[in-house]
Amino acid sequence: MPKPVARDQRPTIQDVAALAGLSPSTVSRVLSGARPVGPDIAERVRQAADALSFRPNTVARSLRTQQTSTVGLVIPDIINPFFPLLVQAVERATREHDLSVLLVDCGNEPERETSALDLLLDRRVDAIFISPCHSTASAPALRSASRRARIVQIDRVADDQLPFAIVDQGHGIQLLLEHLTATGRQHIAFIGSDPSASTSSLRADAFERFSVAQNPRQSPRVMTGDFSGASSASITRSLLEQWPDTEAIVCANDVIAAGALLVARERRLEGLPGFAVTGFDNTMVAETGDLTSVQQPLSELANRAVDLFLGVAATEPPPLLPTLVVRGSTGPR
Amino acid sequence: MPKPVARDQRPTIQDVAALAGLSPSTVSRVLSGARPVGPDIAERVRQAADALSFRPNTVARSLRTQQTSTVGLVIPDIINPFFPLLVQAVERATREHDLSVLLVDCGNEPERETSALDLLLDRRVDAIFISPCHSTASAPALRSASRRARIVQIDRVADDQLPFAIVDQGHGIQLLLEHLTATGRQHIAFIGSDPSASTSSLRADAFERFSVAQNPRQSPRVMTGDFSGASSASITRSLLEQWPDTEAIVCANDVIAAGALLVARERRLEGLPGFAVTGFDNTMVAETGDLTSVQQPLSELANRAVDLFLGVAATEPPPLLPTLVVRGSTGPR
DNA sequence: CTGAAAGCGCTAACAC
DNA sequence: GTGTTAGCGCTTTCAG
Repeated sequence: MPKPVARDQRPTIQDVAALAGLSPSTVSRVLSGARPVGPDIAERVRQAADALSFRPNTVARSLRTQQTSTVGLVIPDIINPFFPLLVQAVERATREHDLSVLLVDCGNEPERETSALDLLLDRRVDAIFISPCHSTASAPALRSASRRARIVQIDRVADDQLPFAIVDQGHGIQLLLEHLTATGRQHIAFIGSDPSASTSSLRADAFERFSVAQNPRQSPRVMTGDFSGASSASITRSLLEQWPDTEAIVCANDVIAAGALLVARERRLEGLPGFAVTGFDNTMVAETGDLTSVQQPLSELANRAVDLFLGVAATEPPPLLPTLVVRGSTGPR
Repeated sequence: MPKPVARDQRPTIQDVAALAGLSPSTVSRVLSGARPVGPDIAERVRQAADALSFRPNTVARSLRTQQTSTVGLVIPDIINPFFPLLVQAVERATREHDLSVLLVDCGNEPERETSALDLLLDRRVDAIFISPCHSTASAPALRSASRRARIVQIDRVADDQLPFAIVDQGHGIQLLLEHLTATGRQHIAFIGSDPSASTSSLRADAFERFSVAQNPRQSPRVMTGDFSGASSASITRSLLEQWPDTEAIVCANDVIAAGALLVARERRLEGLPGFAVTGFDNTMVAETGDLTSVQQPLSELANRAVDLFLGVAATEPPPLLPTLVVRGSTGPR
């Protein structure tokens, strides 16, 4: 257990007050700028404060003010390369409001997600930003946590009665399909990922919708894999066996796309010129793998989550729109 | 500013005590298991506690005990795909000791790193785990923070007088070179990354050392790029121009390797059979890019950091050894 | 504009 | 084994 490592005692606001010959309240007011204070007095306080190199104890402050200036961020899996991007965006957005981030990765397990919520509530975070790992299993815990702290769903949603900040997944798929047909691909297939993530199922739904709309005579070519790169390769192989005339594969995320691209590359040797593969999320994997992908507006997403928390944005505005990033994986050959 | 959203009042330990007809201290003792308590009494407390669905306020507890059960984790850049792996490992290791993680990403800027340390100290974290973004610029802030809290450097080090948990970078390079020569590559080049990260310079140094040892007549072929994928492609091109008979490129990380591999793939069309590229860190990028890479033992690394913090490991044990992960990028053609 | 005093919710001495 | 009391370090009424 974290034993209390004996460090040098740190000065308190009382010490500063004593040194400056003033009362603790005055010192507090100067340091937090809560109320007007005589300029000369303010100066004396500041002198004393940094003579002692005083730093306020935020734990005590939190107890008194009932605010921790902390948001909990619960994510499904930091290894999924989308989430580092989200974490970064949330970190930036919250930093601007002097909020810190307490991060919990639930490893895609709803039970751990539930205990993460409890943990964060016990720590009295001001808000919890959560990307629910499961579209149904996550809902009850969310609902109950929402009675104790402000909950904002970010990116994924499990309970549409609770606040959320999201990106229009369908629009992303639409951009991809338009790009692919504009570059001459007719027979387009889709490899989905675990549909228990709300974003995954929205992407799959959108594919079916737009696919039917663009090409009514062809029934949607859809397969579903799990998140690992290895599985996506084998799924790609069976997909190409089942529909050998496929000219493009839209994948539910960049990792799956990378696996598909590996297979496509093998096959190109056997004659599949102009074959295209697309990813989703525009992660580092898309960058390094030269994958066409869809970029979500993450700063805006994070800002919106913060606004929702602050009560600046009262109702849910329409979802944010993602953009297309074209790279070599959909280039002509 | 985070305004105090009015939520329902949460019960305190006093409420539980009142309901159970006992004193607050007794309740506290039962809930924290600090001291022996009559079994019947304990039961009464538990009943009352979950009748009110009481949850202890950890902020108050922290103020009283002077421990926050929190570690700060400061990383250079979460977009660098190595760091999500590190964050995950630290999260796991700390969770086992009921510690939470306050994450700060300093975006490779030493000044932000410094303010991150202040922030975490103000929050009275029990320890700070840090992967210093700069091998020299990070040192002073680290040193001064170490007077106020336990600092443990993890993965990278800026001040070798302060505790650190590290992996033997040189051994990783050695494994790669042995593998490459064993598979018949003679002329091997290296593309390094920003040497201000301690790990980067250690990898570069090791390359030069082992390269000279293995092939004394050939002077080391070394170039240095920055972290972006785009730059690594152009560096690879100039490298291949300068040393056209190069058969393998060892890269300081997976991202650079992915860029190099793209170029190698173009060139293969122009006749470079059996060309090999290797990465480092075995990130998602290596997985998706079919890159041979070096895997660092991250769980052990994180555990060691925790042990160092707890004082279980007093002195620095020898660095941990990484392992080789062979994939297609070094396969025969 | 400044000071005195109370109290956030918990735990740790100290009594009994 | 249990209760009483004080206090962690800060902010905030309330007086002046």
